[in-house]
Amino acid sequence: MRTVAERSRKGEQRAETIVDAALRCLARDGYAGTSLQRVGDESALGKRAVVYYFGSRDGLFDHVVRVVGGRLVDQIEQSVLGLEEPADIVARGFERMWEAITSDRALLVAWFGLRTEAITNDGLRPAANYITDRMRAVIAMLIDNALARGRVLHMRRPALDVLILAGIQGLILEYVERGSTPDLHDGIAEFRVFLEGVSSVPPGA
Amino acid sequence: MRTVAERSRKGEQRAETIVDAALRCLARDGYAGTSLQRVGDESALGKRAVVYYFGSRDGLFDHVVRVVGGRLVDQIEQSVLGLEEPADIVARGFERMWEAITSDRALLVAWFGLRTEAITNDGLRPAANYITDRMRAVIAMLIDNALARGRVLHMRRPALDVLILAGIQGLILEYVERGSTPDLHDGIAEFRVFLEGVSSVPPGA
Amino acid sequence: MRTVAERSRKGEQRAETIVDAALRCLARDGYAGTSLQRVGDESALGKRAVVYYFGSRDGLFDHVVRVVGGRLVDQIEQSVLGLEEPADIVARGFERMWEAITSDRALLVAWFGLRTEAITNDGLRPAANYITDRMRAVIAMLIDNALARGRVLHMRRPALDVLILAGIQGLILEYVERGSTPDLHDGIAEFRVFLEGVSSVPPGA
Amino acid sequence: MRTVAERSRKGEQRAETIVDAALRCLARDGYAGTSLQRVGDESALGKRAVVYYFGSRDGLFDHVVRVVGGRLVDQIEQSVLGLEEPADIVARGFERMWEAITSDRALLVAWFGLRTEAITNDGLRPAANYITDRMRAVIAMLIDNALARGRVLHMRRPALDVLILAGIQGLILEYVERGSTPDLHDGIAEFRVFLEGVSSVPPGA
DNA sequence: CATGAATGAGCGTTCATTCAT
DNA sequence: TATGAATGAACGCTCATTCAT
Repeated sequence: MRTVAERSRKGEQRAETIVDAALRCLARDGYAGTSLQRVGDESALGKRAVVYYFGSRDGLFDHVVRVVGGRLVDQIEQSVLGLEEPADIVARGFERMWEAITSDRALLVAWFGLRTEAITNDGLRPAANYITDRMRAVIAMLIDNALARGRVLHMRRPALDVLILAGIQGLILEYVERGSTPDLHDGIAEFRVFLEGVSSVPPGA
Repeated sequence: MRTVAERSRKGEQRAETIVDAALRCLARDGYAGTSLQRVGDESALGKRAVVYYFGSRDGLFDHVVRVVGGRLVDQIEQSVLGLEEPADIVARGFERMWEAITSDRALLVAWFGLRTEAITNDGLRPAANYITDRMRAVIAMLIDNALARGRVLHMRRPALDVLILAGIQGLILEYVERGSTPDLHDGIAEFRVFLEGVSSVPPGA
Repeated sequence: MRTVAERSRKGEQRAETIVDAALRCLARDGYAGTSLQRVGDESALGKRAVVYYFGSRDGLFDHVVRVVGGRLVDQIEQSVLGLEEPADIVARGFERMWEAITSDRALLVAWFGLRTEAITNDGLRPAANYITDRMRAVIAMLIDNALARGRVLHMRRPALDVLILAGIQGLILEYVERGSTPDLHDGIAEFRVFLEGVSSVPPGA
Repeated sequence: MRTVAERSRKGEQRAETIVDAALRCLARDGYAGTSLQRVGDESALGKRAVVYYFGSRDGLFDHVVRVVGGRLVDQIEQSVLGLEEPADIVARGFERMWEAITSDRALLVAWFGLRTEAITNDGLRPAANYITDRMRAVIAMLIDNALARGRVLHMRRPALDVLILAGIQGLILEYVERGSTPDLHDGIAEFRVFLEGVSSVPPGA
């Protein structure tokens, strides 16, 4: 069963309909509660169509991870693209990234559920890793941009990579669990301050 | 049927056996893959005993969250207790806390899986919240200690609470997904540096 | 396990409490839906007490049939006792009997459910037959009374027995299923008319 | 899953096989004792097939009530169809009706069990009512025929409807519980006499 | 290309009952 | 006499999947 029936126009549309339905189910019922039956009902195309287009339950989720995670990363990429001014890259960049991240809570919940499932589910891991790697790449790109503009880091590069990703993911978890509280916003603001201080323009430049 | 056990000696032992089996299952198979059948087999007491002692699958998980999460927080509390020297509280404190956290990967994976499930599963939320609140309390206690010894914060208190919890959880997620890499250790070290800089002893003290 | 723990005061009271609870369950949930668990909950004495006092589920129902059916027949007997005037026996007698029958719908539903179950359940049959026989005896007594006062029947005696019992039971079924409708009342009135005409005082008496 | 079958040839046959098996189980074990397992075994198609074709246990019984009850009413209808002579309608009509009713005791027991269950089981009521209504319709038709042929009633019409139905059902209950005794036959004969007397051809006709 | 039909395995839960004081 | 502890069996149902067209 090929990953997706890439063929017909109709096929593509239907596959997308199913993925969207699966996303809603994941956000509502979690991974454990999202059965083929439910996705079939939610999409109004029937359980059978889901199996037809994605081969199996894991096949569906593999696809969903890529699509859902891909959308998330795309939004993040879009949000930080075209920031030219050096100062903006950390200051505005992070602000816009957070807006992008929290623009669709369902997406976030679905993505987080699948990521966690991937820890204990070998079948899901490749897809989950693919997305996390894209995420890392976006962060790496932002740091590269800053470096290219003459800023220097005050910590070893890999440590910064890890710290940014961990910080963002920790904040996302907080957001997903408790919503958008004032305290969370303060925390984010301070995280941005930290990020600003992590690099600087050397005196002689 | 609320947690029948806790009565006889034997009952207590058996309930604990089951909780440990459930923990292993959760770490190996995740929440979705942890059925009563599997827990019953893993504990060698049979599915029926699991239901008898915990009333239902959700009843079991509620209990497991509290026990598993409780152990985690206990370990963390133990690790930071008895740190008297002001400087230690952030420097040594965090180091020891991290050691405690990562001393049992299975515990961590099980806890993370249940936490994520709690996002979309109302029945699990109370237990999950109870543990997260205890975690917050430990962090708050650490900060209180630092303040009591004359240190002053360079950011608003709630923001720091959020940032520490988010940082730790983000790092845990990184650890759970990719294991204990050198980069992760560097990141943790830098996080500790950040925590040290977040407060200071005022000049006149 | 003796039919009932006939011993202590308390034991008797508790057994009665349980029978009443079982009656409510039967009227609400039917025979299939009335489990020991539910009776134990309804009586607030716990499942275990039910088993203790009645030995088993069938033991309970055997007892309930006798008590419940007994109450019904008692009420019917009471209602027709002390009717001395010949004319009353059929006219007033049937009216009062119907009032007695319909005075407690729950009793009726429970009794009917157990009777039907007894058709396919050997364990219940003796008790059910015992009650039906008492019912027949009441009807026989009424007819005997009428005959003793000089009336003569216009049909063979056994046929009348059957017809009265069938009529009453058919009307009860109608009542249980559709409630106390005007049509039902008309039917009952006509049944009484039929009963009045079934015997008469011979001209020379 | 609403009565999936009715599609393929094979499906229709299998559904019918299952219904027949269910009927045998109901007549032998009663409603409470008729589990999916038992029906699956009895039909030799397995429990799973039963669920597949009828969606659920209640779905099966809903279907069975309609089929079983339908057969009963069909037999009754057949038995009284084509009676043209006015006198026959009550005299022969009732005789033949009774023959039809008692031609299949299992059918009768199954139907009675389901009817009784319907009193306390909301899910079964619609189907049970549907059949009872058909039964009423047959009786009404018979009375209409008599009236159309010039006979006049000696009691109000609705009362007669109720009385006939109650009489038949009471006699059926007697038959189901005690079998075909001479006394029952006498009772039936007298019931027929009563029915004959309930209407008459007016003198001037 | 797409879908109805069908199924085996396993789910979580509840049953009536027995054991051991 | 009374009751907690414990259990095997079966319950109705849903799962992901394959077959056959």
